[in-house]
Amino acid sequence: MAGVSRATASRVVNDSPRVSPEIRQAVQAVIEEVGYVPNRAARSLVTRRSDSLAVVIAQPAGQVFSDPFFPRLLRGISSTLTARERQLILMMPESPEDERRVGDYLIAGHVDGAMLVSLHEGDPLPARLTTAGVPIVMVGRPPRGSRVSYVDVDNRQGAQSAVAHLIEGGRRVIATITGPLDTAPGLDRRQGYRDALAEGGIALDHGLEASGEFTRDGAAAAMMHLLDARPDVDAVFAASDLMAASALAVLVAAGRKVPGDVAVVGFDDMSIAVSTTPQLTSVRQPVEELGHEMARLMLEAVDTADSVPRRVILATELVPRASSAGREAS
Amino acid sequence: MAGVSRATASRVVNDSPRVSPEIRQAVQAVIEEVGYVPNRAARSLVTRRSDSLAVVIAQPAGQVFSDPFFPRLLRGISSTLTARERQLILMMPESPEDERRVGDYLIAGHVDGAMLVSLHEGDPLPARLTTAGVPIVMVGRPPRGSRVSYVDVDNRQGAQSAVAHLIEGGRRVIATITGPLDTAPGLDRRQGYRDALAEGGIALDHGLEASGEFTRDGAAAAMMHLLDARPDVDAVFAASDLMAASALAVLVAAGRKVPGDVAVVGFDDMSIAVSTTPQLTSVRQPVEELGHEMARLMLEAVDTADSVPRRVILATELVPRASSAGREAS
DNA sequence: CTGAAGCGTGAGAGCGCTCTCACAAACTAG
DNA sequence: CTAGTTTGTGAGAGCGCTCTCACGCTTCAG
Repeated sequence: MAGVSRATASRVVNDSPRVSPEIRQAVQAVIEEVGYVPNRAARSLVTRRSDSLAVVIAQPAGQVFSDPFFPRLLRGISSTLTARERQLILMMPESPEDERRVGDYLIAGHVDGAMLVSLHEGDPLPARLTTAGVPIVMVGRPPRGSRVSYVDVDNRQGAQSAVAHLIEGGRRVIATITGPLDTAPGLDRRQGYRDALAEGGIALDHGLEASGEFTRDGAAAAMMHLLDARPDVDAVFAASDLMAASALAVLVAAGRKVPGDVAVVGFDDMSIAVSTTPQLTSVRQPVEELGHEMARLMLEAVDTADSVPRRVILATELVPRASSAGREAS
Repeated sequence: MAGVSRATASRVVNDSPRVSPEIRQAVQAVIEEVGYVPNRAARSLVTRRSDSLAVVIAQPAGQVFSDPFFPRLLRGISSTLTARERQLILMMPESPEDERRVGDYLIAGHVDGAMLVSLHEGDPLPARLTTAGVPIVMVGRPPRGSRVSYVDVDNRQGAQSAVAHLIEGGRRVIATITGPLDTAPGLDRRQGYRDALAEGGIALDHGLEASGEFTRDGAAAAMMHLLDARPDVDAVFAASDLMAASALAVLVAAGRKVPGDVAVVGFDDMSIAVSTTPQLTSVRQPVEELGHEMARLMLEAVDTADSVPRRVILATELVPRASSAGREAS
């Protein structure tokens, strides 16, 4: 229609520099006029790229679903991908068999890369994909020794700032309810707790560390145990808001005033943090940002075809609320 | 490799009946052996179908993100789509401009159909897509008069059962904190409240209806207003758990015992319902099922190329908890 | 003035698949 | 035994695009 060959039209569509300005403009005018949109399938067929990236969300328990982490992460990923004109293909395997099929699918070359979210420990998927040459990016620190790109929040620093905040508030007998210690966040957040104590000149007391397994019931049991073993406790740092809320309920039931007698701090800053009384001080994660970074790393890996693993660690932010008001303030 | 033509190999791959059993087996053996996987792009190019369906989640405020509704819905959609070997393409426009681009994309024929979630009132997208011949399925009752397929939960019946439960528990002065009355759930849930009163032989009293706008603050204001205007209120049905939790906090702050003096019931059965004290009675929605049905309707529309709008209404389930224990029980 | 180099363009192949059509072989009916 | 029908298979076109290569034109050094 513009009086040029298909080759030249293609050059215009793909922003090739080898087109004279007049012709480019003429072609673009026609494109605008007829509402031409390139056919993805045909393009993929010849370029051997799909321009689509998979996001795999493997849900271990389903319990982790209690917070809008995934929507926010997806939103972050989506916005970056959209800006670069890439498709987001979502896959949510529900069984080991599903997951095997997802692996087959990804290896079959239907996508240019895969972003892996919330895999179980020891999942074979990352290794399978890497071996097959499919670029991957994960979220959350992977097991030691795996050479993969990932993004994560600085769990250690986040926990450290939370506990430092408690110390600043005049607390001295600070307990922690940890997550499972075979997970990176569980470990890192405990380490942050220990860091803060060390910096604050408070001796570490293993009797003040109890595992809550990231569950409501686990945290309740841990809190009861702590109250029993260390009735002089004056602050609790829980490795998640869910656990903090549960601990808070136990404290109140035991007749402790919060934050008067005991201060409580959580982690994640999920919605539950503002639905307790008093509202929970917590550590906020930049979830959308996490998604942006995942997508950014992914595109980088795909576009440059370089497979050097990279990692991006994002800082957290302490959000002080009533549950940890300082001694002076109460 | 199997000594047959490409045409015959294609027949085997696509389960055409016109292949002799021996040849079929021979071809399948080779497929297995070499791990052959059809190239989607090439197939799409000739079939003119992409075998992928879009899910568009347009987030009006972002506030609705406070609950894992989307992950659960996506999971439902995903599982049905996966079982039918279709791709799920997720699109999350963040601005009106994004949304226009999403529309362009969908109309360009890159997908076989689109599932629309959480659009703002009066969004032009459904009409645009329908006009362009792109099959769509929505979730939640669309504005009157629109001829689109959709799935929804039975908000009216859900609310009705919640309020009937309050009446059964011996409550007589039952207030409601409604959602925005320009939305279908807001209207339907209020209607269910009225239905239950009528059935229970309790006169409707507009003074007992207050709007909470589906927000924490709105509900708090509404509850305070209700307490002020009708101090004899002995039960509150809130059109969402968030609002119920907020109302509960206001009631407790005002010195009312829950459920002793006032019973509270919410809607949605989101995680906040079990994190309040006492825990909230609520109306549970079958969210995954909603996703399944959306995907099912979508595939039906695509595969049969019939454009008769269909709707699927799913029943809800009342989940009784402490906040609405009957008078006798307390 | 000549030949090499650079630039913008077109011709044409081919990406991997499905699908129509033709055809031979195997039936069936009269 | 013939003619018609059914059945399984292959030949070959073509889906819409990109990309290589060749070509003619301009520019510029020698």
